[in-house]
Amino acid sequence: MVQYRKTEETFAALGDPVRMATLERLGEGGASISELAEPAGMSLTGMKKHIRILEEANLVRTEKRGRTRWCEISSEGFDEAAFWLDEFRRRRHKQLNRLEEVIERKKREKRNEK
Amino acid sequence: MVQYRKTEETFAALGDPVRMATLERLGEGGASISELAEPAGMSLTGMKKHIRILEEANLVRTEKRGRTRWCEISSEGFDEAAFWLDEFRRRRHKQLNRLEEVIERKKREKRNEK
DNA sequence: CCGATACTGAACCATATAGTTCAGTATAGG
DNA sequence: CCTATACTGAACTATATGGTTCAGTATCGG
Repeated sequence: MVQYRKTEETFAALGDPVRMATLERLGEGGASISELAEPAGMSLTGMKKHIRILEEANLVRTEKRGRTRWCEISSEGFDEAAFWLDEFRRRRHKQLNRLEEVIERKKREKRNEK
Repeated sequence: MVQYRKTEETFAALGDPVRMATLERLGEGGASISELAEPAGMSLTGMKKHIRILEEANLVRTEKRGRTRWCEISSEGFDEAAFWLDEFRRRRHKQLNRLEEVIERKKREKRNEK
């Protein structure tokens, strides 16, 4: 599954403290690489790498404006990740309900045996 | 935030192909370590490590039954991750609406100037 | 045009991660 | 009790990751 591979990449991108904090910051509004690097106590180059990863995970969208690169949240990645989680939880609940039914049936059968 | 650190760990646990596949498998029902290791083409020890990571992320719960360790899905981690994503998306939509309002106001002001 | 600013890419380094093998330990079954 | 099974832990290896510095390139402001 192509979609599957993508979601895994998105989760991996989310699973880092610097990137998660950066996303929270970008949630407040767009920013340049320098503006993101400074509060993270990190070099420009370092932050650039994180942004690249977030971009490939569709969590951030960027564009060059003059000599600064403008970064902002992209919903896509968030939507994909949320979708996968919701699907998983939905399937699980269905599974659990089916299990419960089976148990109920067994109980009824046991009663009838007596 | 303690909760925050936890969620990041959960995303990191999800962000691996073997672990994601293992979760999908466990979604079908519980399994032993060997049963999980085999289809992943991996040693017992290797799978054990993944299970440990999934366990610490509250995505899997395990218990020892005789000489086999039984693994099954734990909803907690999934719930936490989904909660964080939903919160983030909710905040973002609110932010976008506020932005839209500001733009609308500017437009009105411009019209009044003419 | 000049200097400062903002990024970019390459090269490098240290540590973390994903996997292995090997040598146990504990339980299941005869 | 004996053997096979199922796991566990320690030690090790190779590669990926997160960070750096340094040497560009491109744009901004005067």
